[in-house]
Amino acid sequence: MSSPPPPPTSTTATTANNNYNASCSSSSTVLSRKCFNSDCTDVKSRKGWRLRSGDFAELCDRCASAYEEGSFCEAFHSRASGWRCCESCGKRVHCGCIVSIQAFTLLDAGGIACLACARKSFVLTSNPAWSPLFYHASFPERLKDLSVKSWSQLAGSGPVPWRQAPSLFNPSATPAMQSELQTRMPYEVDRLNTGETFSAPSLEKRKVEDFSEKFINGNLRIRLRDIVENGNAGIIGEEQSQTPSSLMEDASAQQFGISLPYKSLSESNSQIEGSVNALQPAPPPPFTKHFHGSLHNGVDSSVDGHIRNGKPRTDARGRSQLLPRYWPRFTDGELHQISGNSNSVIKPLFEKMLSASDAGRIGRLVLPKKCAEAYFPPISQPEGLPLRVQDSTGKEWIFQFRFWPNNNSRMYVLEGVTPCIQNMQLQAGDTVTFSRLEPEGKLVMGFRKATSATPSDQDNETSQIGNGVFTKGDAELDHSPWSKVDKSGYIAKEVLEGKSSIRKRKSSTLGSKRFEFEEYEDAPVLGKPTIFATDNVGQKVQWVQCEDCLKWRKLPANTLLPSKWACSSNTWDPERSSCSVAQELTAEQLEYLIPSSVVASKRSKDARKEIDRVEALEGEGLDTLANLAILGEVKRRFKTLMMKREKKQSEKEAETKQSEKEAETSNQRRSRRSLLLRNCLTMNPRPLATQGSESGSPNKKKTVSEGSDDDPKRMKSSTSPFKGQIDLNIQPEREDELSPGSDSGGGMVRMLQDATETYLRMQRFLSSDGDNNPSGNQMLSSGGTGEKTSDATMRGSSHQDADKDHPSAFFHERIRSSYLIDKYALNRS
DNA sequence: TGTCAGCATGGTA
DNA sequence: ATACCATGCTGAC
Repeated sequence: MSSPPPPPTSTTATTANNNYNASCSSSSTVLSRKCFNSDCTDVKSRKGWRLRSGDFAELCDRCASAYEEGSFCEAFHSRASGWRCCESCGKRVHCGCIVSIQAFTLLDAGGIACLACARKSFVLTSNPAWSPLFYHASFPERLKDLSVKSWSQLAGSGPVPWRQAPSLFNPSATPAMQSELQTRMPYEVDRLNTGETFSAPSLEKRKVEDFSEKFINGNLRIRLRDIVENGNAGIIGEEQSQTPSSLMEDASAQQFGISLPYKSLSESNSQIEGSVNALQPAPPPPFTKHFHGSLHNGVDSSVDGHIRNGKPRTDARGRSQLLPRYWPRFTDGELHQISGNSNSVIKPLFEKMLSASDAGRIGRLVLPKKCAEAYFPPISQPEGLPLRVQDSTGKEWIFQFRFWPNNNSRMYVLEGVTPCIQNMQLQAGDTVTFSRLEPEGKLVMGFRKATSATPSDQDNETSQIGNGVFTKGDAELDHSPWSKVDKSGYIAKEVLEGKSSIRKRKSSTLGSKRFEFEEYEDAPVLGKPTIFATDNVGQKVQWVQCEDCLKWRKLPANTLLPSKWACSSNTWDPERSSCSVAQELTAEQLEYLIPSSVVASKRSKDARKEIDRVEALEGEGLDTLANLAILGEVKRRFKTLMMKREKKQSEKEAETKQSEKEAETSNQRRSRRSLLLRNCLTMNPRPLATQGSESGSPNKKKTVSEGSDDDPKRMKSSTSPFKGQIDLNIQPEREDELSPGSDSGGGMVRMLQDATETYLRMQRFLSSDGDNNPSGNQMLSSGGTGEKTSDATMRGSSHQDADKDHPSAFFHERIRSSYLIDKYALNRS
């Protein structure tokens, strides 16, 4: 950067400084009331950007104003390094600090573009139909558009270097990720994590999937965190119109079964307010975001599918090829409520519309293979793993995540979902969503009622759940853009992809079931999202934002708009049919239009209602019943397996007698069985990092080959607290040791009883202990968020830790052992 | 006979 | 042609 930086504009801090870093570091512990800005001696009073620690830089009014106005860097960092010129307009942009980190975008050809220019180059050619997809209420306008455009280009128009977008999203990486992101593009990070290397052509080939993958894998997640917790996270508001996202949050909650009681919503919202206010208001319509399976690599991939297992667990391609119908479509509200805990980042994983089979009595939810492999723990055995999932009310469920061999592939299912689905009152056509709270690593299961698409149903839903911006009967409800925009956004995306996805989806995914049409029948297609409100004379109106100037114009509430709308189309108000005409609303009024505080208050109250409602519905007894149901299922399964095993064992014994005549062959078999059994018994406690390689190729032969009779480490690696109950010295030749009543632990039945008691005790403990998850594991663990296991290794402990921590996991450990014995017996026969 | 677990089949992308 | 996945089918209980 050759040009000298502009002079400071702040009257408070007249001396530019190079001590920003020092300022940052010293600020990590803000003990005084002094402004975060080390060059300022005023008293802090407002929140600024988000710090790596997760806190906020607390600034004095003036510094905060400078920050909000986007002049902070000019004021305080003018002599710092990192100033560059926009390749387009030449405007100086600071690219070297956390404050300005989102004020520019990196250009493919090198150099940077300020967001205004980037926006022009991207947005003006963008298909506005995309807007709903990523239009984040609290995204700075520029970023919203950029994200939209970048995404739409990539996802909808063939090969586009994805790099043009990621820079928009990586800057606000969470603390642990930021440094890495600042030095590596997400794609590189991704590749680092996956260990993959790609040539440029291969990169091109990956186009859509690649970007979506990056986009969702880490970056957007990061953004969401900032959005949720910070509101802007260092975004310099150059243009007008930012808005709190809270308006849509309520509404989204209406139709999305999310209301986590982690913390006071008002509290969390206050955080949003604190920084959202930093942005000039301009309420974008509430939209649904699409997390295209994606955003899964980048930094987060290290947390998710990579580091978690110590090595790449899933074919990145597989992850990136999630079908659009599984792309999670979360609204801000959904995300916010899921991540109600300020320390939690919600990472949308995927969603699935329930099929008749899924919602049926069988209790098996078929999981999309790619999703299962990408987001759930690796399983190498068909019986899979118990999976602990928290629902939208904070209640935890235990499902059996497993697969069936199918052709040469697998069919993944979640078993035991019936209680949960019934609890959520879901049916075929409804959608369940899976996301993950981080750093807790908890799996969170939400839902979206298909019937919310219809006004009447939506109304009912609103009434039922009892929260939201709009009250039941409110005329705006019928026009509430939340669900509709959600759906239209979904539709829009697929249309852009050149697929008649709506019909395809209906026919392919759901056949010709009635609910297929329920979901979309009332959804507007590609309509311009607007904000409905009542003006000062009590008339229903809607506010729409001009595509070109971004000014908000008031239109009659019943007006249907095309997806692209500009001031020139404002035939309802000719005086404001030009972009040159000032916006009718002041920023302040816009803020009032979406009064975050009111929303927060209301939301908090409504969230409380929802919690109360759920609690009233469930009662403590239902908790127990649910647990018992889960346990019952485990028992049943155990019983079945036991019976099978006994039968096969008897057959095997007969065979063994015969085979003993063949001494040489017999010895070989014993050796094999010994290997298998020891591997079975030691597989669970092994660190996932070890298991990861195994899970990556679920090949039983590999399991056998990995084992070794003379591998004492394998045996010693067992750390399960229940391990003591398992005779690790069991000799395969004496399989009766595992049979009921004859094993060294007093019999499988007794073990089952013991484990049942332990399980119930633990359930009681968990119930009384609130939501404490010592392992922070999303899998079946002792469950909760008590201790943060933010490091990926801990999260990566996955089901091994879970197994050892949970009695039902113990069941499965036993089951798995017996199952494998069965399998082996079958293989032998 | 009903339920369940697991596999097979066939439609769809 | 292939993989995915919804669901049908079958055997066991």
